[in-house]
Amino acid sequence: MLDRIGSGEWPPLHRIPSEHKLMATFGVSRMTVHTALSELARDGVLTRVKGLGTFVAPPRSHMTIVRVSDPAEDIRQRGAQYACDVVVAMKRRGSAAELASFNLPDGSALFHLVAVHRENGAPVALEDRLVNPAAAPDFLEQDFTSTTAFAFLMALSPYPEGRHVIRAVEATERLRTLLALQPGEPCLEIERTTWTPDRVVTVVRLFHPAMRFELVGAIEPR
Amino acid sequence: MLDRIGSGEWPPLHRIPSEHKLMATFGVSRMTVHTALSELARDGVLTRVKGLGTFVAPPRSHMTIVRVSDPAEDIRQRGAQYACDVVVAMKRRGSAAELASFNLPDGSALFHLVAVHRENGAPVALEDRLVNPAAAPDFLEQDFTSTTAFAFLMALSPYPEGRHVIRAVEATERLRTLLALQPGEPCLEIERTTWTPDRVVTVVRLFHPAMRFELVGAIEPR
DNA sequence: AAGTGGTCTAGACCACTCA
DNA sequence: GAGTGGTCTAGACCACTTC
Repeated sequence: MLDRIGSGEWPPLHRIPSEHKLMATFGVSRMTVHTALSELARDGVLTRVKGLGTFVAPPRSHMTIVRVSDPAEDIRQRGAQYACDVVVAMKRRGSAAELASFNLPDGSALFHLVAVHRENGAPVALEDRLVNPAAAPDFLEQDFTSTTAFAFLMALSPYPEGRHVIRAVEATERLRTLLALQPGEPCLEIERTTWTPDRVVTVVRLFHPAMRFELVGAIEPR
Repeated sequence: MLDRIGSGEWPPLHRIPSEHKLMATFGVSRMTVHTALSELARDGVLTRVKGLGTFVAPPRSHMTIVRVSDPAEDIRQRGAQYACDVVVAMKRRGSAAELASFNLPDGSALFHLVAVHRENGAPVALEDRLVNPAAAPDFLEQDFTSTTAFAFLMALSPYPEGRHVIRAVEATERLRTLLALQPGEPCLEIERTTWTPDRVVTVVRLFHPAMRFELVGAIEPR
């Protein structure tokens, strides 16, 4: 069936034969046809409507899937040496804007971590993280040079939902110093908010030196 | 089953009961159990190994899915006015590096398009695109102010595969001018290579002003 | 050899769409 | 009312893993 779509024999929006007809065409049972069609529909190649039929999906817009994981893991996987400097690790009162993103009342406290991740000594990421104390009460007792905040929080809330924003930012004086940036070198910023059904767990901003970092992803169906 | 995983009754890496046991537990047929488990495996919640068993997937690294579509569509969808200036549209001999990314022999010709996309008059993207003439012989005859190159190529090769690289870049003099950048403002660059089973179709680099553009995505299973 | 998941069959009932 | 896809059943054979 993929061949027929790829060859243009079944163009976008074309209605393909019904399950019963495909049974006869391919000489298999209806469950087999159905499973195959359902998988293609799940992959975004087909669109199925009960009572109506199965259609070749319209040309999809590109989706890129970017994996964002633990900086420490990434670095070690590349066979490089990982190190981490903790710049700030404290409990403090959140600003109004910060608390709004956690849906917490005014005056609540947040944990604040700032850390620099290094690959073979060179800084590759500045992590600026806020954590909801309710989600990880003993967050500050961790030794972040051995376990990253990412790994610690993932162990507590293994299946979070969340949202990313990726943008380019001009380097501030602080970023220039902490990330050892070249003059004029900007940063790639990834802001990530993660939550469980109960609460917002953490809001983290990762700043990466433009010249030493890029996000790679595949274009995928869907 | 999702409840049991979410509640921690089945922690990450836990081996869950076999299909036969789940048949009995839930009082359904094996096909039903199998379909449910396969779907969860496809969603990245479970890992299945033939002959071994079914396991709760380890905490997943975050995957962000970023939709990258036609700049014109995005802008119109926001209710803004779209316009496009074509800066360069020509056929020329490709450099060695360019031809290498197309897997074309030395000396081959490529189409080269440079265009500025505007939202309500303000430039939001500089498109620098190379196109394989074999994939779109009449590319240069298009009126890119009415149909974007993206839309045109998607119509010719509706189901491409591809690869993205996202990075932050310092603005060059040319970018500063064409995108009307603020002094010191960097760009977010999205480089996208798309191919069909036959050939590399196009390599495009989109430069976005840092202050007027960000990529938003959801953290998803898988 | 026993247990696992992968795949398939031939039939069934249902909810839905459209004429 | 005819045709569509959604879901389920009870059984089967296979390839693979582990003991």
